Amino acid sequence: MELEQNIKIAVDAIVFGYSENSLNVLLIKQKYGVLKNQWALVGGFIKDNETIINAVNRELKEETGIKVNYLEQLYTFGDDLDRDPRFRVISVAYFALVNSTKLILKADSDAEDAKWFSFAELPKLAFDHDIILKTAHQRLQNKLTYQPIGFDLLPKEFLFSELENLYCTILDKEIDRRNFRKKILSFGIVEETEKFGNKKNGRPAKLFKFNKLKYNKLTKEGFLFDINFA
Amino acid sequence: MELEQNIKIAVDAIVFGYSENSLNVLLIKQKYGVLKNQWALVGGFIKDNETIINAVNRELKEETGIKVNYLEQLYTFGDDLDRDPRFRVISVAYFALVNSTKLILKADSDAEDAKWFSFAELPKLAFDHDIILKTAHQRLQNKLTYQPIGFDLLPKEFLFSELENLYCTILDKEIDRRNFRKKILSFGIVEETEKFGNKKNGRPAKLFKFNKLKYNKLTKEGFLFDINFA
DNA sequence: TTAATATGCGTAAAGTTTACGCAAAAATAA
DNA sequence: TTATTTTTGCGTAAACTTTACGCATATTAA
Repeated sequence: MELEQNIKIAVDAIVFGYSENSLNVLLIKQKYGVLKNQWALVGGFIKDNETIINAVNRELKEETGIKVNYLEQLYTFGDDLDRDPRFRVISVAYFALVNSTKLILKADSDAEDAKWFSFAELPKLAFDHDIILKTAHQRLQNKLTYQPIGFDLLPKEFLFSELENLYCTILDKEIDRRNFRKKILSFGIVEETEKFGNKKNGRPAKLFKFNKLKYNKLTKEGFLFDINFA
Repeated sequence: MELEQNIKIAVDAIVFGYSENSLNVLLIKQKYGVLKNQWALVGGFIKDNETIINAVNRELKEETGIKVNYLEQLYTFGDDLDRDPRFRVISVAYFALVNSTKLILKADSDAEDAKWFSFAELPKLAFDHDIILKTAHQRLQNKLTYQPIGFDLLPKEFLFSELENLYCTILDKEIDRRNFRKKILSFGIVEETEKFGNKKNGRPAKLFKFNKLKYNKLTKEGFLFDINFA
């Protein structure tokens, strides 16, 4: 088989974070090169001898220094035939969740700048990154309703009201607090701690934690987390 | 940015068909080349100036001559670093449904042979194609429960019992005929025709057809087809 | 002390799923 | 012809889930 292919293959990571009722996205701005001064997703070209996921983890480490909580392949984008003038690029996009946007981002290097943006107020993005982000957001919304990935966006211990607000914010939907609590507790994947959160006023609330062991057990049994509510 | 990347990018298509209570998969056997005498998925390398989906459609046409009813991206496989001795290959897999396995496959060419196999009795496959097929089968099972793609595996007009059998076969699950019919009819996406199917014995059954217009309308409204049943 | 705010428990009505009974229409066998 | 078998198609009651919402409790602010 003759093969003179001139396509390069890259990875991009959509990193979501959540803090103070806001869904955030991690973007970088390159100081040199094709992307100079444009905000873009974390990403880069795959090396000949690394797996795709290793390329994503390497780029995340190199460009931002963060450690993600959840990572899955999203979609492969390759319809934009001339995004780069030198050659065609096909990009495998990954979808990542981190449990704090307070994580120390790699100190501004000479090469680039990393920053959290609210999903509601994104800057103009390089290439087709706006489309990729929209796809990632839809996946996040869908996945949230049948897999408890919301916990990967929260600290180890959290208030029920924080979890509830996360669902409200991401799904852009009103939720009945009492029914939400009942349903989440019925899965048996969160448990109370002895500690209390320090809210300004109102009755103090217990901190809860996610029970990953129980979650893995239920998942293996094929249990479905149908998280729908009014 | 320096870039000396030596990875080639390919597409593979998992084509599912259904006939006589059997889920089938379309495979090809190449007579020459790296794949000589091994059964493999339809696929090939992407050309520099075609979109990924165009590459899939071109390969389907060239290698089998069939026209598919449904096509969506499945996953990008790229962890097998030395599947081809000449260079690394990353493959974007697509998932396809056709409404008849009686479609005329491209006449055995000098280069290859195309054939339908029952999903239950697959031959040994080239590369990591067994893993890809397993992933595709899981996607088919999942998708069947929340999107009415079963119709894309049946002829334009079908018996309710055929639809029911399709669900039983693919989901590998008992279904209560009466509850199944009630639920599918409640969506309003199938309608009776005046015609009857010709079964050997028993009460003759009406032929039904899928109402795509109604389906598109409901889909736009965000309606969910929750096809679960006992 | 009173008002405001947020937590946490409970319960009834509405809706959905499950389980299953049975009549009708045809082919086949007796 | 008549009974038997097969498959279709309609209906209904019990079990379960979701929705809607009332209200006591624990704290801070005024």
